[in-house]
Amino acid sequence: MEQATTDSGWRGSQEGWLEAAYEALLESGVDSVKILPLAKRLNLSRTSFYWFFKDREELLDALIARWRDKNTGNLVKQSEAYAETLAEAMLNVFDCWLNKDLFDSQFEFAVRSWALQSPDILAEVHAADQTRMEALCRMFVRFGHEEGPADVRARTTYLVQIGYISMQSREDIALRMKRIPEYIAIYTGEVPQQRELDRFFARHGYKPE
Amino acid sequence: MEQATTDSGWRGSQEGWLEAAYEALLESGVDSVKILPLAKRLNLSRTSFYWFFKDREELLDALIARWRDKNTGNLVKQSEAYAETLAEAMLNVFDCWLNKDLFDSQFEFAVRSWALQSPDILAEVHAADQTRMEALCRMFVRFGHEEGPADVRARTTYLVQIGYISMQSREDIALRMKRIPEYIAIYTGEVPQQRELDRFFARHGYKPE
DNA sequence: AGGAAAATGTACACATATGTCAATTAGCCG
DNA sequence: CGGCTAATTGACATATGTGTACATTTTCCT
Repeated sequence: MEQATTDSGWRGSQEGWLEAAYEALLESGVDSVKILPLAKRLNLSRTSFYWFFKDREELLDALIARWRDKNTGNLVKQSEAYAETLAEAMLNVFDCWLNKDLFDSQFEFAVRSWALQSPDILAEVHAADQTRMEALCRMFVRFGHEEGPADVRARTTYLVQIGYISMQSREDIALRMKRIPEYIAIYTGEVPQQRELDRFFARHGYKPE
Repeated sequence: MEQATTDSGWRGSQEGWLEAAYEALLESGVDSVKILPLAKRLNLSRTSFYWFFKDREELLDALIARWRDKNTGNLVKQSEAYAETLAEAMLNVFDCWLNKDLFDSQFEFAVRSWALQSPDILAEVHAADQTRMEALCRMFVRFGHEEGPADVRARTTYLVQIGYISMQSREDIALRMKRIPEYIAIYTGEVPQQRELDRFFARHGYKPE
């Protein structure tokens, strides 16, 4: 039978190796996702890996599946969430950039870097970009923008974030929060209302001084 | 004496190896910059490499120096170029995004990916980001923006481009050109004049239909 | 307790990479 | 041409990675 996911007293598991691979990917890129180092990290014999995965490639496939299932889905969902105004809708999208459960930036960057050396991964990334930007574009259209400008605004919104991710800079939350209203204004062309901002800050546990 | 750069009848040279390394980096990332494959590409014995470079690290250092000397310098220069209006100044910056001699996007992406696995490179990248964004910020201030908004606009301008680079998408020139006015409007908050756009299009050899 | 399945480990074969060294070859100049 | 030096090479030593075959241990279930 196909084995339940229950952790049976064994040390290793498919999930365990995958998790270790995920960590290695985020820390140092796909080329560091090597079985030997992972085995060391897990304190397991290298060859035990082959009980759970056919080979390294299968592990990498699992890694990509994980990324695909997480980042794109939530972004699309947030862009479609209920909102009264465009500014509020944009704040819903911004939830992604501040909540690791919704969008994993480091994972995102690691995968994009990986795409540099693998056409298959590059195709995956392009598909994801397409899907996400289309969702954002629909959001702008929903609030009355013309198709053309909506597209450019969607791109701006998305690209700034991808760019930010690519900077790999960890700027502190307070600073990011302070910039939020400005970003919203630039992206949407409308100034967010105070109560919208308050609601946003609140759900991210941030109190403006 | 320190040897002239002149190519003496020999097959290899420091520049030759560096160029091959550059190509490999752009095509498949730093992990593919290996001496053995480069030797094959150059049809040289692997060990001949060590006549020109102490070791692989020295080659990688040379690669980074190349990047540092090119991309940041030109971006700063363009942001400081003469312009009557902010829109025109922004178009000067946009020259970088359309002219490979001014800014090498693929190189940029490859280096950023590299930063994932090397703290030294990450520091280089962060320093470059800082320098570039400061230059852009000064540009906005020069045209009357307050420090705060100027900073956010500078970031937006820069981050969109870094994001675009990270998408690794080759969209056709015509489409990019068509979007330019919208981008300028969003970034600067002012609509570019037709003659400014015409001048821009002209110097990039583009004729709107 | 005992046997089957699940998980781990050991040994081997192989591939690819780095760097050192001594020997060799190619170009150039007197 | 001879000789000097710049450039090139092959042989060696070593490191790290992959994957297979087979033996061994551990856990679960009856």
